[in-house]
Amino acid sequence: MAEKPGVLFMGTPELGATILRRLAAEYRVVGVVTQPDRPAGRKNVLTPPPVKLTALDLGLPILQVESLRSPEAQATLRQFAAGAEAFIVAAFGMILPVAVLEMPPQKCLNVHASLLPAYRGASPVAQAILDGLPETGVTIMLIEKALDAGPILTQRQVSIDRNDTQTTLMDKVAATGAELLLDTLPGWFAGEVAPQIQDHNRATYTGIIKKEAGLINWNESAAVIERKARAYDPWPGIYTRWNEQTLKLGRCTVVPLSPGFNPGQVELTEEGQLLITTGDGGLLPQSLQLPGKKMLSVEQFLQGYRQIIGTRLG
RNA sequence: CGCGGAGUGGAGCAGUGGCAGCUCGUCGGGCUCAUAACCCGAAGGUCGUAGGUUCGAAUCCUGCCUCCGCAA
Repeated sequence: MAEKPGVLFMGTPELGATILRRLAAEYRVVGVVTQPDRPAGRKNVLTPPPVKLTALDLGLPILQVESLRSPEAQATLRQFAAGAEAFIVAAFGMILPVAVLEMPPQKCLNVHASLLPAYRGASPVAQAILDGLPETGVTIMLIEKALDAGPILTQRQVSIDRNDTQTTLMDKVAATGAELLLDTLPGWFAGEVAPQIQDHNRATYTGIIKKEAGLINWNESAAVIERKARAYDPWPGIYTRWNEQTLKLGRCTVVPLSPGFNPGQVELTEEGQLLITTGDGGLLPQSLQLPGKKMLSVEQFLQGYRQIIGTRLG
């Protein structure tokens, strides 16, 4: 292991933490760069990003930076990165200036959670679920100035299960991404991997998910709403209005329903399920949550809020 | 000190100064060819916790613990 090249890791959320852990098991990680601790949670407690926690656990040197734009920050990074042949970037959440891209002799490699050139950008995993794809994947690529547009080194597919949520799919993608990275690095360092230019004409883009994306439009089809429930887990979730409150829905099931009127109408089925009419098909939520309350199964929810039957949501 | 909601029999909720209640479940019995249906009955709660106010506290005040929504 000692003869393997040193690398610098840059990342922030869970995806980065998973890959860092696997990477550190086989390579000498000279340092970990991540974003600063940020106020988070109910009391705005200063919270370290997952990658930092992993780095601490592994006893690796940590550099937390707000930005890498300034010459001072770049000088600090250059010193911190001493001994690194390559930078490995996974969900760092920050655009790397050209000056940084030019630092490592063996370049900056990025682990991206899609089969590029599809789904460049911030939310590739959620978008793949929203689009109802049977599979997505991971790409190891070289970082260039343009976002997620660099040459591809290797790719690997990840199948999307019907029950996959963003959380579960992200776990799979992270695991596959870590494997692919470890399978790719030896060849890369040996100069045996030829970067392939992306077909930019086929590029698609994904943006940052906004809170409002989770607001249910009952005129949409039940299938689309069900996919949103999985894509927007754990955040922002899907929600509607009932009784002048926000009502969150958990996982859902879709059932055929003759063309409906009154989208948003709530009925009780013979099986004790809540059937909500949509623009196309019926939606059976498996669990519901009111503000300040826990997520409850439909059965439990109905014990306390039976009056929801017959009302109209949204 | 970011804003806010909630902790009540096994589960979900109501009750906001004076006998602790509803729906569901559980147990026993009945009805029925039969049932997750229906009828009758029963068990099960020191009302999160520690103090305070009061003739009297689930209810008002204070501290603490736990859970959750919003914002970030």
